[in-house]
Amino acid sequence: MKLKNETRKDEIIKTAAKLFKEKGYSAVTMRDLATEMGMKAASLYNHINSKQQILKEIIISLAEEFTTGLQEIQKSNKSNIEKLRDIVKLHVNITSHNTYGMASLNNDWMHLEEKLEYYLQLRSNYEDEFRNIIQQGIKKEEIINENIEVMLFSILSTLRSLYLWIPKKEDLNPEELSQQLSEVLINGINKKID
Amino acid sequence: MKLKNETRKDEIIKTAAKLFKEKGYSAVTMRDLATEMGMKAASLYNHINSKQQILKEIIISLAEEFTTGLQEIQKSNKSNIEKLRDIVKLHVNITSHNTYGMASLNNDWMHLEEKLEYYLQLRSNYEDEFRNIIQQGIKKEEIINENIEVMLFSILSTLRSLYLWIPKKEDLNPEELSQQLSEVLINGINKKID
DNA sequence: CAAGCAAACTAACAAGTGTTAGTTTTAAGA
DNA sequence: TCTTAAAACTAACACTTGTTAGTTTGCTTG
Repeated sequence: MKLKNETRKDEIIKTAAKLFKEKGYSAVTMRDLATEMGMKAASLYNHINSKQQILKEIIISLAEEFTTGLQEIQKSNKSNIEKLRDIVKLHVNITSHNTYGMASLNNDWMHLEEKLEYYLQLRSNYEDEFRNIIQQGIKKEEIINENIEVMLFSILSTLRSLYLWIPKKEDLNPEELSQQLSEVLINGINKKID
Repeated sequence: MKLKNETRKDEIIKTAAKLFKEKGYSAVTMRDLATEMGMKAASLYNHINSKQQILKEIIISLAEEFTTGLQEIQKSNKSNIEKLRDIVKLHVNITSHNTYGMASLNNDWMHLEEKLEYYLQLRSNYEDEFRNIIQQGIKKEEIINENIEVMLFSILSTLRSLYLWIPKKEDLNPEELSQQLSEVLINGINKKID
């Protein structure tokens, strides 16, 4: 019964993500989405259960991708600075192949209903693990002993905003971008006199 | 005719900004806003012309504040690194006294109607001036000769996300925050071995 | 060709939207 | 106390919202 290819549903979700990025979840109507899909609003319901479900699928799958990605990084026994570089790569990679979805993750999570609490849990755990890496880095004297929250906020804000910039800089491939971004985030922009 | 104190209108705009931050412009109804103000929706129209006008006033005044702030910084003959520190201060200060409005500026600008083009112009000019400072900094050998767009993006993303973090870190006053943030953005988090 | 079924359609719904018109309340100044 | 104007109210509007029910279309398989 549920063994079909589901490609039509996927198309709808992808198209929805694109529209959500442009106008936000609340401003996109099922009729907007249907028009973009070349069909009538009621027909969407042959493939999806509700508007809410679309949002949920977009956001939760991405949030879980980040969670498992970070767990993977945590497992390794690289230095903490190396782990940070891997986190940058994780964000660049996930964002590169789903810039639309990342907009919803960042801006429309508050419109999740049943899954809101779960999302907030994932997010909070992610930040805790991230904070841990910085903390360990300070302890091991790889990272400067400054305000952890400021460092966490600064790096994470940049990574969370990637969805806004990656589409505009298509000349930069994910490899290069990760490399250069890590450099800037870790070493700053200041020219040291040496 | 227009010489009154306008405090009621200001209250409405402030309350609207708060709600817009929580749910986004589109998801906030005039009835939500009225309830929060302790009145009926129709009564709001004794003070404002439309929902759209509220958004416009929130966003445009902030955008202009940034524009004039940056122009002021540009006028000085400080080093480019010092100018960057001033930009950080500018963002921290404006965001500190209007975190709600900053959410709209970042997330709801696309719902501006007549003023959309003007907003985009201000924003684009701001980015150009910011880019110029980095460019000059590279030329004068104050800033590393790396990808300008990556540095611009990285710093600006952090500054634009401040509205999300400042309310959660009330223990950090604007002075301290600006100082520490500048340090991290300019010098990175890497512990140099010296 | 016939049957079956996924996926489109039309029509309609109940609820909610921004906003207007017209009326009543409130409070300050004469 | 009376007047006046600001600011609240009630009622209603035309339109849009997400979603459901029931029907038709068109492909795939026997």
